[in-house]
Amino acid sequence: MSGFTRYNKILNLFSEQRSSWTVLEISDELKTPSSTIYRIVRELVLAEFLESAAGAYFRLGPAFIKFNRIINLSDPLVRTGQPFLKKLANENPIESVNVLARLYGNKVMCVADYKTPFFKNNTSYQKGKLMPLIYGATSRAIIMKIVGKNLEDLLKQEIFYDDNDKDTFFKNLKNDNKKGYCKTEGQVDKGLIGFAVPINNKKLGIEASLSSIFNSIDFLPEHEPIIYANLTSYSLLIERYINQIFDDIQNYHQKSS
Amino acid sequence: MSGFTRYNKILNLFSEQRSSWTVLEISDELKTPSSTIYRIVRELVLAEFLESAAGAYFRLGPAFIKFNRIINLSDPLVRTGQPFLKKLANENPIESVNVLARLYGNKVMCVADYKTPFFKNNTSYQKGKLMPLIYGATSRAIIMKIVGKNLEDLLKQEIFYDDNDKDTFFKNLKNDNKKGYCKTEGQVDKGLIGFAVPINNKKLGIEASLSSIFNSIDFLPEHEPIIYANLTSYSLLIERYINQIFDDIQNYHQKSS
DNA sequence: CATATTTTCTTGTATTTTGAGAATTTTAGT
DNA sequence: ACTAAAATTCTCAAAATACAAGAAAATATG
Repeated sequence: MSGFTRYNKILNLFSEQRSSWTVLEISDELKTPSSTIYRIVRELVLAEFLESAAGAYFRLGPAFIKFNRIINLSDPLVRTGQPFLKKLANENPIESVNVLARLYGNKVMCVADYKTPFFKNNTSYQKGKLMPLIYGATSRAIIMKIVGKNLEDLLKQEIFYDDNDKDTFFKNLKNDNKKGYCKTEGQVDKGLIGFAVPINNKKLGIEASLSSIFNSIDFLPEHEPIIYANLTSYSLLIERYINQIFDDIQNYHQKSS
Repeated sequence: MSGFTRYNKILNLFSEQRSSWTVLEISDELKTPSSTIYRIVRELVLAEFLESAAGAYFRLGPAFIKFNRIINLSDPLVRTGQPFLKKLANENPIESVNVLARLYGNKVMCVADYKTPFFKNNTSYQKGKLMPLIYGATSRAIIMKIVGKNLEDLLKQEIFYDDNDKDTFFKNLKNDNKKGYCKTEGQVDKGLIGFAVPINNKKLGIEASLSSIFNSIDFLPEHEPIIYANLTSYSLLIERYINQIFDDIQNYHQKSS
């Protein structure tokens, strides 16, 4: 264990399910002497990446809140897309969850969301949550724009039920890519139906998607054209604004140099 | 530069004002050879603490969004206090921003906020933002519960205008502590008036405050009793719930061992 | 106040990091 | 597609530091 890994391994122990650890527990889990863990944890506490809680327990520290805020204020995707989510939600014909998601390693992560006030279900799509790569429209709208070796690398670790399953997946991917949007039902959460379109910006390295998720019960076939029209127009808007931001950044850097 | 410091120094360059850096810029800023920075940045990118953006620039990565979410779901203060902020806001007689803040090193950080829909001003109080230690009711409600050497250490780096200024500060602190709440006007943002009460839990190591901030124009003296009543009752509620969580954690750990 | 637990400290040794420059890859302009 | 510039990775020996084991100190607990 060397370099950043030694810090990252410890930080990654902290999860939704288990948000506090003692040094001894960490030491057990990572099979590393406790004197070493004490030293590393002390460093992380000093940098506010961890903080000590009651009874020798440690939990994630406020540095993450601070940096998260900076991302919200400056990340071009979040900054641009966030304000449009509410508008999109209001134009949808039924109650919805609306999500901006992007590629994160070989998972998909929601980076902004807006739920209409009376949406009944709890979706898995919440800001910061990692989602599976091969299920759900949100994810598929992202990967359908990736091709060749990049796609291969990305899917390398995914396990399909059988070859037939795999073929179907790739066929759907191709079809959706032709159509320009995705629709899936119940792949991530039972009782929910999702629609998604891709958002891309090659220069800024953005591989993302915009999606609206509904309760299957509320959904009627006649809603579909409106949903697609909304998603498509907002995704174009967001892409255009992101380009704008890119130009601004360029200008800024040119001026300052 | 050794240990976690070398990573932290780089991460801390990324700010609201300047959210993307090239390796060469970092190398200049930290007076460290670029080959070294390249290696460190590569590690941080691998761990998703940074990500590469357009034109050789790097920005903060999605790891912060992920960990921030875990904190939101598990931090006892955020988890407990968040839902009460909206209720508090609705019971206030005028439009308000309501804030949960806590000590973060020798600054104060807002960890949760709720603004009523028609509040006009933009407060400095946003989730994740670091606030000055000696200005504003929000901060004072926190430090007024800290005593002796701890207080000294905390204020060591603060610079007062003159001795008179310093005396006034400590006198106010003492007074507020007696009353159990703070009120300041225009110390952080012009045109805003803030009220705050402390929230503490020694066992969980929580030193925090709950505050309501209003536009001075909206505020009338007869609102004051209601504001204090609300703040006081909600702070007690939050403290009680946090205690509850503490017991739950205790039980959980006892069961699993 | 005594005991158990948590945390820091000490040490020689093993491992990792470092930085300068060369080598390679990527990018952007023609 | 070619070329020049820029960005990134690689190499290696010297320097720095992280490591583990246990002792010592500090802190919590009953």
